[in-house]
Amino acid sequence: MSSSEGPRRPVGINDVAARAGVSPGTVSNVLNRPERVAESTRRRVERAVQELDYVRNSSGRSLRSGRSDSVGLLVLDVTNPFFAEVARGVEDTAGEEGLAVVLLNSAEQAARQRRSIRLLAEQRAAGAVIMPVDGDTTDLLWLRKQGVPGVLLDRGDVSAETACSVSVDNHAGGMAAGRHLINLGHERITYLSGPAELEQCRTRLEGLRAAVAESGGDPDRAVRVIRTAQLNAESGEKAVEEVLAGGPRRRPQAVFCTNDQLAVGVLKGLGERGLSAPGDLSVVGYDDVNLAALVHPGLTTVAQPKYELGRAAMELLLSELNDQEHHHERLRFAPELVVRGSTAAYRP
Amino acid sequence: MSSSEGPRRPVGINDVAARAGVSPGTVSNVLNRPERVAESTRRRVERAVQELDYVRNSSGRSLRSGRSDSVGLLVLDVTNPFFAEVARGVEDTAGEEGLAVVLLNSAEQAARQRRSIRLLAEQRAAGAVIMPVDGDTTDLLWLRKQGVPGVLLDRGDVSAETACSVSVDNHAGGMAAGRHLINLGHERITYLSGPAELEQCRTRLEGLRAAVAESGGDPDRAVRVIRTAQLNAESGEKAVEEVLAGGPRRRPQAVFCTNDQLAVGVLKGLGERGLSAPGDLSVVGYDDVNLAALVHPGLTTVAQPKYELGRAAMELLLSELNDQEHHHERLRFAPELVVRGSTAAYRP
DNA sequence: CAGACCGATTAAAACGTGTCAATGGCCATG
DNA sequence: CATGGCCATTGACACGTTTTAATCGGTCTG
Repeated sequence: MSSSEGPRRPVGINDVAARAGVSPGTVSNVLNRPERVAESTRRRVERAVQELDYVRNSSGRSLRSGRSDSVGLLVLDVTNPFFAEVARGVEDTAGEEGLAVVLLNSAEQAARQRRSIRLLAEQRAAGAVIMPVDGDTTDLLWLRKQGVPGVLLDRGDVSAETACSVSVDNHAGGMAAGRHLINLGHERITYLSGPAELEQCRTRLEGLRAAVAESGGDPDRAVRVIRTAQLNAESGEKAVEEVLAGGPRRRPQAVFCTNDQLAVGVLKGLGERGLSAPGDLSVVGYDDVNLAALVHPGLTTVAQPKYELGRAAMELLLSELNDQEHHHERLRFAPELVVRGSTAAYRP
Repeated sequence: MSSSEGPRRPVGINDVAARAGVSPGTVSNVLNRPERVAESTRRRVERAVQELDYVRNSSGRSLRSGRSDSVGLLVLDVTNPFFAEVARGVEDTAGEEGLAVVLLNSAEQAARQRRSIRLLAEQRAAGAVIMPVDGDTTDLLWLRKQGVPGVLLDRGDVSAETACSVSVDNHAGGMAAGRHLINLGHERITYLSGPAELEQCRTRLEGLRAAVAESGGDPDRAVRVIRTAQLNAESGEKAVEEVLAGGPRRRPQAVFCTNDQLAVGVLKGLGERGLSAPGDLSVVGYDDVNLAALVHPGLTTVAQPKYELGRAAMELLLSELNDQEHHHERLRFAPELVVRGSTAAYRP
């Protein structure tokens, strides 16, 4: 078609208007409210659009409207399959509404989170789904003051006056894991936790302790806590040393990990020392990522509805964007224990 | 500070200028070329910026400049850990340059790829890193015609006249896996491939066949190919049935999978049938994702420098954006065989 | 002392779009 | 035929920023 060489200047709505013999305003109408324009002119404009290969400029659009058509998704770690699955849910839902998703990665660092939030403000993002690094909601509030509403993900402890939130009941999850282990006869349980700042780590522990108390045990005696710096398999593998410290007699009968990655690391670490689950030790994870079903033995774990979590968060955000009457909502899913091969009854 | 209620209208560069008693142009200069403005006024402006909590509007910015400060990253599958690792490399590098990364997901569908590319054009993205669904480069060329340069990832077969590209030598990778298996004495090898459109699948197979030929074998006899619809563990698990078809005597001695996920699925499928690697069958994967080291037995696989791949792609893109003199470059990394427990010598 | 020059600042014009009040043409009604 | 009303279209402006050329006050030079 166009045989002209070199980078020509981009074609705008005015060029289309000229070509179709109408005013720019009409072209805009064809693009945004086609019903307002007569059929014949509409076709003429559409043809001009095709011939010139016009693509609209979203800078101009959002400058005029004060709002862009992309939403932010701020996650703690792109490489964690849990977040990837959540992202898929968010993305699918946003896509159905014609919104683009900007994926930002805080890598669990408050400074990076702050940078990302500032970026969203500069972009005048339509909204954001945020998994915060810590309990501090000032960043979120600031963003909202700038006109960008946010939905919290995986943070059940935030008041509904602040924002919508979607989470899974971590207390119930911890309890489910605890009950399972107790029913199997385990009395000394080690809880392998990630960084203490993460609410998930703390609440799941409380659930575990509640399960112990419920069965008449003393949480302070029965549950020992070990912290790792990060939530990945490597950290879990390293932690095995500490888990086993104290020798075979004082060794725990079960390990409950706050995350599947950690749990898989533990399985590996055990193997390296000639031990294995569930023979020497029962192991429970959390999340039910793909991986959990694939390792040997299959990992008993607390499943979270990951994809639905992302979808629900985005739907809440959409409701806040579209409905004139909006009340913040606190949505909470129920986790589900999935029993596989890594846990078994205690044999003294 | 500000105790005013309700959503106030956003503060712009003009408000800052008024507050500081200067013209908007000066504020812009303070923000973008501070050296041009006198120290005293600069401080005055900076103070006004702080007091008003001004955040700049990137729509206005990029409307004026014709270019936004975000780059696109189009991947085939967000949930695949290989891509997640690549994304991390891209994001880190872009972040150092102050560029935001818009992550888009084609889910291996040409239609979604097209939509995403259109979106990047509308945003007037500064550039893009693209992992194309198929060999068709028209989308890429169209995007470039719209003024958005793109770097191809994982597509070594594209001419350097079209665009920069970064890839890992798939032929060499296939060959490394092939040689390894041949050295172990395996003579009947099944290649478990993903969709035929993906160049990676085809080229790795060629490498495998080359290794067979090199050792004096006949590729057509020694290598059998099975295709799966997707590149995930589930597909691999399902494919086991077909892999084993023909009974114990005609069963392959080794399976080379185009992807670790597939390989892990195969391991699982074998287990379900009472078989295991490497006792009954050797299994080799590709990518060396985290998972590969964590399953039992550890997966022998062809490692790719994932993070570096992302980083290099972004650096190439940056060079194209910043250097006035730019020549397209074809960067190719070397893969590396990682031997773990899933392969062993053939015992008849 | 006149003129040139310099650095700091400003005024104004653009970028591409959406919206809204105003315009024009047309038909139906009185 | 005159009037009113309706619909399709238009013209002009606003959004927030960057940039260029112009302006201003002041200092140096001949």
